[in-house]
Amino acid sequence: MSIEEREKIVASERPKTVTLAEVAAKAGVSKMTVSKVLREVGNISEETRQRVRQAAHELGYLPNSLAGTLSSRRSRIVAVIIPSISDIVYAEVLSGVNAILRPRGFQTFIGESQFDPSVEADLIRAMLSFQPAGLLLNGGMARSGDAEALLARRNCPAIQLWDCDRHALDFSAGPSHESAGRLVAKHFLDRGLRRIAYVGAELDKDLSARRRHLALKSSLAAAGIDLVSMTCEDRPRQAATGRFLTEQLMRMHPEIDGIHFLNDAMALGGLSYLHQAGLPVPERISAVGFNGTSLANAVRTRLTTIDVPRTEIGEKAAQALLQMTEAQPMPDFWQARLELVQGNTTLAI
Amino acid sequence: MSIEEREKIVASERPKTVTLAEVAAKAGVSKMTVSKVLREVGNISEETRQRVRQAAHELGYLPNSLAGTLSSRRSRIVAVIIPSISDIVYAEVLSGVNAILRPRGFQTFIGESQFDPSVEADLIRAMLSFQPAGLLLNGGMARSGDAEALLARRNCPAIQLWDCDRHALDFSAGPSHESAGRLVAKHFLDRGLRRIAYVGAELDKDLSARRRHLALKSSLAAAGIDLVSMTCEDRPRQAATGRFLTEQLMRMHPEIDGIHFLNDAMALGGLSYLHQAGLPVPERISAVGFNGTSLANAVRTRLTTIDVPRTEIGEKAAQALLQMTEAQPMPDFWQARLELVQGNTTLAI
DNA sequence: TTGCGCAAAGTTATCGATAACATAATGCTG
DNA sequence: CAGCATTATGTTATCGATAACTTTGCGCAA
Repeated sequence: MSIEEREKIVASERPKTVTLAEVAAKAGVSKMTVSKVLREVGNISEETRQRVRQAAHELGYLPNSLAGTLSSRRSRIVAVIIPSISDIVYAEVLSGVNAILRPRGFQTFIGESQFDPSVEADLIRAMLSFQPAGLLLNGGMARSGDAEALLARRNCPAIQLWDCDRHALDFSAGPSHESAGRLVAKHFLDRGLRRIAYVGAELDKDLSARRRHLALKSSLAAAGIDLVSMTCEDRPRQAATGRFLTEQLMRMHPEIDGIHFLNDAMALGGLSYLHQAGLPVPERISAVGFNGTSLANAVRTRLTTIDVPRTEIGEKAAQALLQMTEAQPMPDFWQARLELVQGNTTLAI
Repeated sequence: MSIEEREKIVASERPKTVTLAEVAAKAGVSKMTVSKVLREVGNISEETRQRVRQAAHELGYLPNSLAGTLSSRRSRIVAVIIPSISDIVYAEVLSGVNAILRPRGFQTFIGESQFDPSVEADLIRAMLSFQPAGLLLNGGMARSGDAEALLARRNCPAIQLWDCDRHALDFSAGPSHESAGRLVAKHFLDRGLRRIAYVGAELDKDLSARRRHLALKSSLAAAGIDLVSMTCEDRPRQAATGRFLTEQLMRMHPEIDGIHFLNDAMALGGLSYLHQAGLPVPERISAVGFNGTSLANAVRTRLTTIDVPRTEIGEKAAQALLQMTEAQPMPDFWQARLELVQGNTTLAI
């Protein structure tokens, strides 16, 4: 591009936009005919179609979707709000959503709530103002009163992602975090471990993680075991925090022989401390993560973890949305199957 | 929410939308007055403001941004197209973009091109049809003719992300991939390594990675060293591919004593093979990744890598966009500084 | 020939807001 | 108290499309 062209564009002397009316004038027909040809609806003669397409192409016509949506009252925008884009877990759910929606001509609006209910409410408001065809929300967070009020007034389907324990909205797609907690408890108990700890962060915000934690705790309690919990609310759910909390944990409770971490990243942080402290894994102490991210397979470590089909969750949610849009009958939820993947951080039995 | 309410919403007997006109009627003023009050422009008496706000609140008024944008011709949508959402690298750039744009009332449209120029062109078309205030594109890909044509007709600023070597569009924010390649070459040479290899994938699509590769190759050539390249184009740029290619590499070229990987994930895969094959790192063979993702710090491994300030790239790009929107004078690009982070996969000197 | 049915186009109203201009009420100056 | 700026509000046209209906023309059966 030449400097002059760039200047022109930057200086907002932009190429003027071509409208339907101009295409119509060029093709010698009415706006409506052009609209019908380009949307491929109605009866238009082959000859006219050709002329219109030719004119549209020559002018470089690009439809204005805002006008189209406003007028037809049918939107192809889908709003998605996740806690964090750069957390691979939610990003993969998002990829699944996109994989289904994009090929059908839908655009996704992405919002990042940072696990903050008031940010989430703001995002819901902003997104609803674009009249989306649907709203996908993360299920694992508390919802503010504002958000509830907005949702009550919505006029599109809303779907809950990531959590299937508590059905809310029109559909839920995700795992049962309670059963995840139970799976881990069973895994530890099967291996004869009885000094179990949980390491996590930001549990005040992440209801799904809290549910896993509680299920683990109560499953162990049923076996007469008291879960030791080492959590904090003001540090991120990342490796460094896992390392820090594990160090604290082992200082205060050196007898611990099994740890469940909030996620794989924290588990790797914890393992890094255990390795440095000379505590052999899994002989002396076992570790279990959550998510089954690519992190789980490190250089020498294959973390025992619970694999969650993240992309599939996104796909199912998107498919459900499409079905609701077509007013098809459908169930209330889709429960993702969980799989405990045996690595080398717990004993194989 | 009661079952009846849910039924009502699902069955598309949705709560009717409240418009400006209804708020105006309720407050006993004209639409225009309501519009001015809610946008906080013009001179409206305090008393009227109160009445209008009260009415809007009671009716649960939510503006229709589509109508607003169409009418004012000023959009608050920013379109972003990245190769992959679930690749943490681009996701973090995106987070940076959002961090700047969201607080200023902009919404981001996200597209995933999968490194495919024709998908990218489709996305550009779809996004431009929403009359965005700006367009952010990944710089490290080939661009199709269609895409070029669309970009030439755009009437918003367009910014290139992630690559600063070749200036295109109105602004570029990213690192110089050439200097990254040179940095790695120097790192190897400083350590007396002379049997160097490169391991990567999908180089046909990723121009930035290609540029790093070429810079490494030519820097080494200048020192009289011939770079061995082990790449493939049909496997993903992930750990498993890194492992596979490293195995091939070491079979064909057992003399290799230093490997640069396309990214950190592939490096970890390669390290996992080297460890299994009993080749000590860094004594026998050195490894350098690229990106400086959290992956780089594994349990026992701290990967030597080049840290790229990903979030900052997104922030700078978004700031540049805002400046262009306000027609402020500005430079053509922002070059991200790169830092080679010494880990324990190359010798410290 | 009448008139019905269908294909192929066009007309009008509308979607929900904002820009730009117009008007009415108020205050202040000389 | 005229004259004019200022404040407060309303009117009209418009953004770029689509829905719903109307019109025109033609073929063909009764």
